[in-house]
Amino acid sequence: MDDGLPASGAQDGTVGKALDVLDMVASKGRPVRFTDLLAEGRFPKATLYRLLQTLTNQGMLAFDPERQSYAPGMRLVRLAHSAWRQSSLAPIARPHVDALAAAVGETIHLAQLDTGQVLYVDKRNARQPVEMFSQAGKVGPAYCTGVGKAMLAWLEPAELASVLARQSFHRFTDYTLDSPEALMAELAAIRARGFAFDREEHEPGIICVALPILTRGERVLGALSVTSTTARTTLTALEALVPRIRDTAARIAAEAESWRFPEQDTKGGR
Amino acid sequence: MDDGLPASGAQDGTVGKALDVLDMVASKGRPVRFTDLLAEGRFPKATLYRLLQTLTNQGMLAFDPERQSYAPGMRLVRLAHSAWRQSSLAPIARPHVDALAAAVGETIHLAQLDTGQVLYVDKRNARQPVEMFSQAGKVGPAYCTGVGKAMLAWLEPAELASVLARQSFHRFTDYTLDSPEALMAELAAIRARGFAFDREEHEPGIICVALPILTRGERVLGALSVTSTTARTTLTALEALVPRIRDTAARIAAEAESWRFPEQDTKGGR
DNA sequence: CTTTTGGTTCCAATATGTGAAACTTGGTTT
DNA sequence: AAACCAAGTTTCACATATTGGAACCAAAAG
Repeated sequence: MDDGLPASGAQDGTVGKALDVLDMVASKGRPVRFTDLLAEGRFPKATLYRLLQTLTNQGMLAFDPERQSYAPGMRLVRLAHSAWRQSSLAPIARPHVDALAAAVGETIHLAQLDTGQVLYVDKRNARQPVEMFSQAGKVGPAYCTGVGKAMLAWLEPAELASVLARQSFHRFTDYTLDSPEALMAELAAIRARGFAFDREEHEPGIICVALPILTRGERVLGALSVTSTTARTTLTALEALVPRIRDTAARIAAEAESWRFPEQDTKGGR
Repeated sequence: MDDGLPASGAQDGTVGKALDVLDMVASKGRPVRFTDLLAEGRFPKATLYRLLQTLTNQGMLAFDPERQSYAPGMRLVRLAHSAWRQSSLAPIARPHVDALAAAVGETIHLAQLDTGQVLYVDKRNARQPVEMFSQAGKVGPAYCTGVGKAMLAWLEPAELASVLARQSFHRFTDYTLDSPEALMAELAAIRARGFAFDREEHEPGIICVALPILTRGERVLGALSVTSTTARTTLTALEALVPRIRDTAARIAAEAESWRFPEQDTKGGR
């Protein structure tokens, strides 16, 4: 529930501001009144008002006249459907994730990195039917989740630095790595080892193994994790699953590459 | 696969144009190159170029430098997650839909009306695991689906007129109602009967029963349908499920109302 | 009845967005 | 190679949309 997104950064033009407002509305997890947004102090009254109006009659926001409040609009859901299908790994990965889920019988997460945060794009629950969208689209911290660390570990130094700067290093549990230095050391270990653990760093009792999904050129596409609880299993037991997960990750990567770059073999560099 | 969204309508300011571009990119189901968009003729070169840049570095679009193409960006997925949780019926309806799915063992759809189109916000497959997001967020025609007609039938005249104007009346099958008049007659019948059928109007072999989800004041919140095939069942058999579906719809409506308007009883009118 | 709170509209100043045309860039053709 | 495209990028004078302080209005509170 703790969030704290550290502002978006540069804002280009009116469009940038409008999207900023959209984020403001979305990030409060509930319908917001005009005043709530105004109180944020990011925009003057009239400006905010106009932006809200524009977004509303574009369907990006929904205005509830009874409660006089704004909420993210359904047009976003429509657009996101396209985004998910086209830009995420999920559609490509699905069959492989299914197979993995069937094989290991534990909760699987498929994630990508977005703006320095972990974005879950697909999920399989242990036994019960999939939890849909309510899980896909969710974001989480990168520095204290298995998938997050797995991706960070293979980032290029420049990219890593920029991502690192965005981490809040909030101490969720006693095991949370709460400094860039601690994280850097951990990332080196992960890179050496080839996979990441989550040792109850985000939620007490929750542990996982995670592997990055890498292109042949070692560019990070996403990450895959198997999650369980300390009550049910141990890190050592989870580690036994690594080969299976690695295989799945490799298949996904291969397919993603051949799907996005139909032919490209003779070309050398990145 | 046939689509044909009849343009968005009024475009307010730069933001409107930017969102238009976003739609253009999203509506092609694949990565698009600059020229493809330019060919659409909606915007002059330089303008389109700038809009694309803005959207891209806002994360609303993703640019693939290798293929030189644009696709909807992951920021949309993040935003849509909020939208789905806050503005859709799905989170409220979930337990009820689950129960219904367990009871009837057929495919269930939960839909809402958006811009004159049916927007599926949740789905349960008959037995096999849910088909995820690839279904939630999908849009379909209103005039030839069970959920669509169920919602249209309870719309206020003014609203109905505006929705009607947006229908393409494409003839998907021999049974598709392909004129406003035919549809109006059908809607009257549906209103009288209390529920809607889909008699293979959208896809051959696919039939369903659908009921609207209405507030106490008969305002349309969404619709719920049970779908099957002519091979497996008949309309008459589906009709037997109506009481069960009606009950589910009522529960969802009740919860939606009490959730969105915590207390409000003495107030008279709409 | 006055005041406050929350929301909407005005309007002149100006920052922003516009788009025709000129310019690169990288790949073809002659 | 030189000449030629086509696709993508940048420029720049001009127009327009955006800005935000302040005035305004409505409904609730005092």
